[in-house]
Amino acid sequence: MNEGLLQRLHTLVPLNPSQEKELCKNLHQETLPKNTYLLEAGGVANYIYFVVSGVIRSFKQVEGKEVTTWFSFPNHFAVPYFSFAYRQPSQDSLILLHDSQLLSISHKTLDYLLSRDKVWIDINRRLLEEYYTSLQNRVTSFQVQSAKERYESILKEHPDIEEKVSLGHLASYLGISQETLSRLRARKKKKAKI
Amino acid sequence: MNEGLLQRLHTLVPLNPSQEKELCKNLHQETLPKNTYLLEAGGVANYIYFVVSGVIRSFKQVEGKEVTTWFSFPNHFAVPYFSFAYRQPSQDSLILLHDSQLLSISHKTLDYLLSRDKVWIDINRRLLEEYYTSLQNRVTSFQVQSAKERYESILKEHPDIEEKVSLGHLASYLGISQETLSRLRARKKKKAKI
DNA sequence: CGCCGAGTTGAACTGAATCAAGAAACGTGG
DNA sequence: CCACGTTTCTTGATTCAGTTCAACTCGGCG
Repeated sequence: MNEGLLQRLHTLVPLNPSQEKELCKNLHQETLPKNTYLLEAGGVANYIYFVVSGVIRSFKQVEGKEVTTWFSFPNHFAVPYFSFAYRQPSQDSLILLHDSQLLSISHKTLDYLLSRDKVWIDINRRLLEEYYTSLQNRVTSFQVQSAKERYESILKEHPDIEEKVSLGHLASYLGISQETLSRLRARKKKKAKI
Repeated sequence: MNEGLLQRLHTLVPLNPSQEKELCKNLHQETLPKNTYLLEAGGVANYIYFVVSGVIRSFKQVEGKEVTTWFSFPNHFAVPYFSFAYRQPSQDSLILLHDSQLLSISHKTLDYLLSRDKVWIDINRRLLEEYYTSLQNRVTSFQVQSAKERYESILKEHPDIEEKVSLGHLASYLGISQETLSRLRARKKKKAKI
């Protein structure tokens, strides 16, 4: 159950067995149904979530419309980072797109871990670095790529995204209309047949 | 000379006079001509820059073309954050768009300050938070706004950007073609006359 | 003077949005 | 298990925003 998480952390920073044990002792495991809100905009994020199975969607309201800001797939985290770290109201809401198994760690618990072992500080940093970098890449993708290219890039990264995420949510993440994404998808299928 | 910087820092975290003195003692002041490279892509960022006057442009190469990632105007910082903090090669280059007065602080010096007073850690965090948030807003702007709206937003934030930044650089920052930006600008002027 | 980079403008084209209608998939209650 | 409404997806027709290509202007500078 915790293996995915430990593996993921190892890609960031090496952990010794006692650190792993310490972490696992403090993890909270939960299985929640589709459409559960993990956080509502305006509230303060009290947990970091690690997705074992399922998908988390992060979104916010802009000009009355929902805009998808992020998807968290298995073996990745969902962290409204600054709300969690600095106890501020979150812009984003988090909701489950499927029944999901999650590991979570509360702000209080993480504080405790941070005070006992500096390795958690490093992990924290590395995670922040990863998300910062992917935000930068996302900006660049809007600067230089067309809708079609952005769509193809995300398919490359997450070949199974179509089955997990609805058309409308993906379109809003990519910054294009639902109809355009549907047509891109159709063209893609046609090409595949030839 | 250092007032702008101190004011800016006060918006992040309150500083007492001795902290201010400590900082000023360690600042390096320099006046550099237009087109000076502060950092070339692939190198490690050794300095944080604070712009007193002038403009810094950050850009990277994507598919053979230059893409502008950031402008740093007076009273703001230019920090290739992760390159500076974790001593990694930078994706971005930094170049001066005008003769500029800069304040800089080296990685070594900042380490020294950090070790002596926790307030610099807080400032560091708050800065990171600001840049992270503005990156998020930038992504959202691409998701929901048209070229025209993005152009108007940046004009609102930096009314004098047209005089400081060339058309091509601004267009690449906004993710639109130079011709389109020129037309937007022309339409805007016409409207202003009526 | 003539060149060069930066900006403008026009015309044709194209990618993507919008509007509108219908098809498919899905959940819920009878 | 089917009938229903609801949401999700597809498809077409039209419009529009933005790109591309190309020619031209303007100001600065050797």
